[in-house]
Amino acid sequence: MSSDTLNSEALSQKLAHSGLRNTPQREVVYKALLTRRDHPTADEVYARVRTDLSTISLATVYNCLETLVQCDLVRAVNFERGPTRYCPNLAPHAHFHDEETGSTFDIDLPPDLLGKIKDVLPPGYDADAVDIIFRGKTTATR
Amino acid sequence: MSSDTLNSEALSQKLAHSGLRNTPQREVVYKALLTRRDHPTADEVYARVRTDLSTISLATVYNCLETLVQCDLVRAVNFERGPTRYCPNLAPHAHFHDEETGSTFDIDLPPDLLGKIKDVLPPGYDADAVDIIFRGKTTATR
DNA sequence: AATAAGTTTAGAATAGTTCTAAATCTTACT
DNA sequence: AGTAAGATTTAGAACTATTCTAAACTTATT
Ligand SMILES: [Mn+2]
Ligand SMILES: [Mn+2]
Ligand SMILES: [Zn+2]
Ligand SMILES: [Zn+2]
Repeated sequence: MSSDTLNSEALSQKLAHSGLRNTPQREVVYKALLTRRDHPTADEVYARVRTDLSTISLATVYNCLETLVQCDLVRAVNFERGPTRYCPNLAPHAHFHDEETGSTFDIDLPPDLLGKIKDVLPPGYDADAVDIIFRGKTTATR
Repeated sequence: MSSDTLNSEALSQKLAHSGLRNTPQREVVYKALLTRRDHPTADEVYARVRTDLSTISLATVYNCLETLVQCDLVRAVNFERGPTRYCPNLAPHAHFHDEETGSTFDIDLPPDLLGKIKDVLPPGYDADAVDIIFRGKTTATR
């Protein structure tokens, strides 16, 4: 069984769990995110999926992305003014934004650190999620 | 000497340091941020300063906020799609966003924690700043 | 006072996103 | 298979937040 089929089944299952159908549009949008995990904008996703499904509309790309976010298959990322970016990495991770190139990288977070971070919250603050964004530059040795 | 005068002088100094002048518009905008530290949007700042300076324009509010950010007197905060919010708290702090009420609170960060967080960065990643956003709800006991 | 530079202003323009309503597709039922 | 109901897609209009433009105003310098 191909990896495409696996993703497709996982997608169908998650959609079904929310009472939604799988569609060619939802598939190509999700596949676009999985193929290049560079946190593309809706416009960038639109440009990429048009290769596979030339008739898809930008509105549909927005609809599909929103659907994937609702199904917890994708995270919407906003760390600066400008278009929302989309990330299919569901593991706990931070984002590193390179201010020089504009690119964004995933940084894995050790499980214990999230606990330590949540410990700074005074009583009465109950956090469901923590977003961590580093800003800076990356150097050659990486 | 009043606290207003103090803020005003600090503002003038910081502006001068960047080769900029102080103006009534820049003063009221900065004062609005200091007076209610609830991370207002440009529109909200505009509504508040109109009491003091009824002739100010929205474009000027945007200009002044941008100027204050450039002078490192104010931080622009973006953690979700929607208007940029502004924060005059220069101490290292995280933001807690209450998803139910929409309000945002400052959470002080112990100095050592920032170090621990930056330690997760692999070699080659050089972070100037770290933004931390908690999302959740606040309860009565706070 | 004249000039230059910095600042403010109203309104036009732009970017990103959401809305609307019609068309198309899928599913369930006869 | 034929039909109705519901879900989804689509193009384009509408909307929101922000930036741009160019003229008016203010302040500092000669
Ligand atoms: Mn950037
Ligand atoms: Mn919110
Ligand atoms: Zn990511
Ligand atoms: Zn703050």
